[in-house]
Amino acid sequence: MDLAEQLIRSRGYNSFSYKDISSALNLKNAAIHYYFPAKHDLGSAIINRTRLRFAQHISQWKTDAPKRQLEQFINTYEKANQKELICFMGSLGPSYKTLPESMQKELTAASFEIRSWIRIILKAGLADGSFSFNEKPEDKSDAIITSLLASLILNRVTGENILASVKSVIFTGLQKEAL
Amino acid sequence: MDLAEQLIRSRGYNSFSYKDISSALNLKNAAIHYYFPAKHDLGSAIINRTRLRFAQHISQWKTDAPKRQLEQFINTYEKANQKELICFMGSLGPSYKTLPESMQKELTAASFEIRSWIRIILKAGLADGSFSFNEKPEDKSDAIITSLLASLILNRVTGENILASVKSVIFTGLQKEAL
DNA sequence: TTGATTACTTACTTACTAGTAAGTATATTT
DNA sequence: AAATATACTTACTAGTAAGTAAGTAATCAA
Repeated sequence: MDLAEQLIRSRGYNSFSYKDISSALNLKNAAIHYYFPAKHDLGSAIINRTRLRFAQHISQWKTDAPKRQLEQFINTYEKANQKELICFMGSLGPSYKTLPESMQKELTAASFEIRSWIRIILKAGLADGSFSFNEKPEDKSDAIITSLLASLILNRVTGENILASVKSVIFTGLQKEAL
Repeated sequence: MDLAEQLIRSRGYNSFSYKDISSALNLKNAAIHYYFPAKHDLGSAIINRTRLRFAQHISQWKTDAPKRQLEQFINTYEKANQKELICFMGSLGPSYKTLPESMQKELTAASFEIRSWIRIILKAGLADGSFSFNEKPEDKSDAIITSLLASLILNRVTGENILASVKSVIFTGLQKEAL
């Protein structure tokens, strides 16, 4: 599963095969089918494992200040970046239409989990005064998650550290007021 | 090429085949190879056509106010969204590592063309006072392009209009000052 | 000690992929 | 009228994909 996740997040769901995994583990492709009969079983397992990890993360961060929680969330993108991986949403999202229905539903569910968490963090920061912005938290959270998602993609394409730029704009944007 | 572009932007480069095109045109796959011997010839043609169209667009918009130019740029994303397509960068970027070298180089070149144009627009808006923000224009432009790119992806995954949220945050963010 | 379970391999099928070589009908040029 | 170029088709190859059925060796439980 670690290998499969790496392959999905570096090459894409439709661009890796069971042979990529089996040969890396010195096995035959049938050995992978033994654990994951169909490819979507493996794909679903990766999505749901990621959802679980996210749930565990936000649970661990729960008592931290909103800004600290957001920093830790962005830190997971920085770690992905160091490993030259994009996030699973950035990898699976563009090929959404090619995915089996089960994976589509799980991916959609994951997107709501992440988006609603960021919304909550932003609202908490507004409430305790640590964040200041005039946009609707619903809109702001989507602006943040989209810029993070695509920064990993553009890091690869441009060879520059887009994530660093995006990160600084995000935090500046949380300490502003309209003129 | 129109069909190929649509396929790339809806399913991804590695998830469409010459047969998808040939059968839609009532031809045999060899007929497509007649015009584009290898798949990367077709891929490159799509990228370079898009680069050319972008160059033509920004040339047409040249005399407009910065804000108007940005609006027109974002309008191209809204049109893509209506057609249920993501942008070519959002489609090809995640599978960057699987692309032939020629396509990688062209995609990277395209990314610089788009990013430097947005940077110029932001600087022009700062200069004439129509935009107001404290972030570095280099950072701000990357925050804008990433949020637009990923908004099309997340529109599909969530079924919500993420682009609308992102658009409003972008324009609010260009009329702000730090506290 | 037998029987069942686990973790595979062997060997295969079906389907699809990009790509090619050789042929053909039609239109265009000389 | 003959030669050539255009736009294909036919028929194929080689490679890869997901997936499966049947067999096997080793471990574990009764």
